[in-house]
Amino acid sequence: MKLFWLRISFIFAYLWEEDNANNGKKWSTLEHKGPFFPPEYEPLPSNVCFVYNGKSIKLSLAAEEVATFYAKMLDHEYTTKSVFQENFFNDWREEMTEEEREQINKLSKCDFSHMAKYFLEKTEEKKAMTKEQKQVLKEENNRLTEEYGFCLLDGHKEKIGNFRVEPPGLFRGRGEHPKMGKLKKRILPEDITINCSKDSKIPEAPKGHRWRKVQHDDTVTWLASWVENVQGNLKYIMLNPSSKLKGEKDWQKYEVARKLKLKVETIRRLYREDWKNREMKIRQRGVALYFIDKLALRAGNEKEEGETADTVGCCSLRVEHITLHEEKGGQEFVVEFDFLGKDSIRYYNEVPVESRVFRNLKLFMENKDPEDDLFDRINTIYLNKHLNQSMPGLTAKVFRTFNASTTLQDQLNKLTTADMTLEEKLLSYNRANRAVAILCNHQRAAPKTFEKSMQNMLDKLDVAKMELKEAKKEHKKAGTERTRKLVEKKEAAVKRLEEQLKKLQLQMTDREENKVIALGTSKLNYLDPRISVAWCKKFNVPIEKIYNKTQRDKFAWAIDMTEEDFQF
DNA sequence: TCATGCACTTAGCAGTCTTATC
DNA sequence: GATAAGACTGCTAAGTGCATGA
Repeated sequence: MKLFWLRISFIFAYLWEEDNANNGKKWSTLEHKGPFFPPEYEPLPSNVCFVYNGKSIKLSLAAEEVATFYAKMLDHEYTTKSVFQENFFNDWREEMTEEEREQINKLSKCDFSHMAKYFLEKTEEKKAMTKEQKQVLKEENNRLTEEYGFCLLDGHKEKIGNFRVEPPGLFRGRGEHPKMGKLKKRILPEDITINCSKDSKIPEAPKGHRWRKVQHDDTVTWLASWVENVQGNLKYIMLNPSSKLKGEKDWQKYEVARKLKLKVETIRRLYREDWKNREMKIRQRGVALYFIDKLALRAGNEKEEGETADTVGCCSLRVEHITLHEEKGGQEFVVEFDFLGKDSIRYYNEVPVESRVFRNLKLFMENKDPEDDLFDRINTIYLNKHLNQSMPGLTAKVFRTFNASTTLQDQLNKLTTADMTLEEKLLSYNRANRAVAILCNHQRAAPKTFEKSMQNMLDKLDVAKMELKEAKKEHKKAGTERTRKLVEKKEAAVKRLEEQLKKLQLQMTDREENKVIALGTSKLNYLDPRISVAWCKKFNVPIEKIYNKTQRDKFAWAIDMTEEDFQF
């Protein structure tokens, strides 16, 4: 297997260098069945009604379907937001008949509760299905996946990531999204572009329909696409991360980050020089790069105002997002960051910076309003062009990968020793992973049952402690009776309980530290898997303890090729 | 040079499946 | 076998960055 990857690695390195010469060709043959469509709308039974102003109304099919989208979300916080309500109501009215439109003109008079109750019952029914019924559904699902979930790429069967067309519904943006609640329309085959090879079996459109277009573009990796109506974005059917194509791309990403490791000191020297430059633009570039490097901030592309939630990255930071403190918490030159990043996740950080950076920031903020751009002379395109001159292939996002992987490697080296138990090693790993997640600001809502499950663990801990005490007492007693067998038994029990206790305590520590931090994102997207694989080999940790099945599939390339002495 | 479109990666959430515990 | 907790997975939104064309 190793030989296989070495060979692939050689071929791949070659292909990669030759990518341009190859005109960006991604495959030679591509065959698939096309996407799978969600089921047709199933009308509500006649006894389930929509009530308006106290009167029950039978809605037209189109209006009823959209009403059910809202009814299904009734217990969600979304539906309490006025933007959501307004967008939904406007779009809903567009689906209504003339007559319905005339009749229904205030959302506050609409009563969706009967519909909501009906769907709740449906969910309960589904839950209460027998094992056999559930098995039938599962098998049907497996059959679908078998039929639609794979494609043939260059003769190899590859798993598709998302083979289903997104069903219609209400758009749920993140944060204060101006388009939340808008109707995501049903996608028809007539909206879909199919991409496959010319000589392959062209997927058949569902009966009575035809594709918007069938194309044979071997420079892209997607199988099908359509334009979504809410934001006008393209959506794609693409390969699963376990596919060769995606794996190679992933590998390439980490190789670029490793290259940066060799160059980063030079780049740092250069941007520090920039802080002193006469030109404002160069100074801004230097400080922005410093933030991207030191804090692993995202690049911060420009966004169309009013079309999406108001979020920023480095280049799009505004004056209002930072506060300068000559002194804070006993430290000099502290920059306080407070802004919403990707997915409207808050980034808050107090960072001591070098005096020259501090002075520059003051300068950038002079005579500006809070809503003005902090770095008004630069943007991500300019920044990336500059970075590319320092190192081919280098862009702002590479710093995040580099920073994350370097942190994991350093932390693992620091935190693990060979004499640790498996549990201690795993805690070390999670701590290293956590350091990265904190750096990248990967947050999650604390699990809803967190407090309760923590209490359960505390109770368990108490029980374990008590049992241990009891066992020790027994042990002592047995010892005086000089019955060897009993002594041994009790000793074993004491040992077992002590181990259990220790395990439980470690688990709890891990859980508490992890409360609002999401480890998965960095693990999946930023940490070179070879670091983890090598660590597992070196410290005798089964790889299954670090990566689950999906992750092992995604990182198959790394698992096969990595030796225990690999360092990022 | 700039705007725009396209392709692809990164992201958190929520529903589902699995496992542990009684 | 039931139940609850936790892990996993799928979904789809929201980023990045490159290409293209005026």
